[in-house]
Amino acid sequence: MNKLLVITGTNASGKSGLGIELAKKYGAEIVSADSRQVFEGLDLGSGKVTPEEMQGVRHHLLDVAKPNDFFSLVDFQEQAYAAIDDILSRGRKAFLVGGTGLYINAVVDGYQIKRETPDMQLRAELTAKTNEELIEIIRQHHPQALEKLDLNNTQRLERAAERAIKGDTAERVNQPRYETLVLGVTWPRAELYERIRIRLDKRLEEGMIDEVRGLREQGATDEFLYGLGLEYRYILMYLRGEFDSFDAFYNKLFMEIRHLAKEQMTWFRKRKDIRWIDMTKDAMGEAEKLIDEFYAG
RNA sequence: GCCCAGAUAGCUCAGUUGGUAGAGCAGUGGACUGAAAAUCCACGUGUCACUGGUUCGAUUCCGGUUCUGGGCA
Repeated sequence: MNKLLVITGTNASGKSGLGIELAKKYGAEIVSADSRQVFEGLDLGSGKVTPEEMQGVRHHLLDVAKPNDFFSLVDFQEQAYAAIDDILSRGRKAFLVGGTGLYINAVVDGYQIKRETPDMQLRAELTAKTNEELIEIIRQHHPQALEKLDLNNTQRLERAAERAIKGDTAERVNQPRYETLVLGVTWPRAELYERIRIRLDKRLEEGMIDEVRGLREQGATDEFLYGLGLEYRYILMYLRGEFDSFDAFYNKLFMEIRHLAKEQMTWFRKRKDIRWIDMTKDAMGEAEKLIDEFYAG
């Protein structure tokens, strides 16, 4: 089976930089696994690496969608598979690097997802319904689905109702496509939070607020930006004057980014195959040891 | 200096007609298979500022002290 190296971790963990260093050393190309960096123009706010930072290492799955586009897990999986297969067919190594847990799992575990063009008309209808109505729809079409559903989670109910109506009731069986080594980059929490703060300050200085202002001017809708969350959501709100002060905005955003890191850790803890790399120690050396072993085997 | 209002969980505050107290936020843990940076769930004991008094019993009532606001000089 073809081999795929995965490097994951929370935001501000330094995984991108480590990935680039390792890619240079092993002659690899990087496939990004980040749900926001797929969008063109979301640069500072998404923490996307700059062309200079890439140091000549080829990156895939960055800027493959435009603001306001609907980009989903299936799009990601399909394009990631294509990019990885292309890299491997050229005799190079592929490194999947990113912090979006669901995207990582979809590729590493090989989610089998029923492909179907999203029915936006149906989705709009479902969005207008209450949770109770959605539950009733699911009950009529596929009652078993209710067993593992969170009945308070409107987004999940909408998707479940959509699947139920479309008759997509099959159990999901994973089918991994690659042999993988998953590296997880880790920091003591206090140190990570400090890195997040420093990185936030740096990006604000570099013009992150102007980036959002520019996206709006170029037609990115407020709905789109709000739905992205974090930097885009709170800068949008700041620009609309919805915060009492810059400090209130800053503190809220900083807090929400910390929440993301926490949720990412929750996501990663579940993956028992992650080999953790302590970033306060010799991360490069540790990673190289594991990678050498992986590709030798 | 005098008057008034506060002093309760890390923060903002509610409350106990006297039987030692609870929300939001923070924090921590969790869920997640076509929005995932989204969306959702769970977890709240703290000298109720200090000190006397009244009382079977005070964080709650009364006095004093300290501190913080505001007002008057």
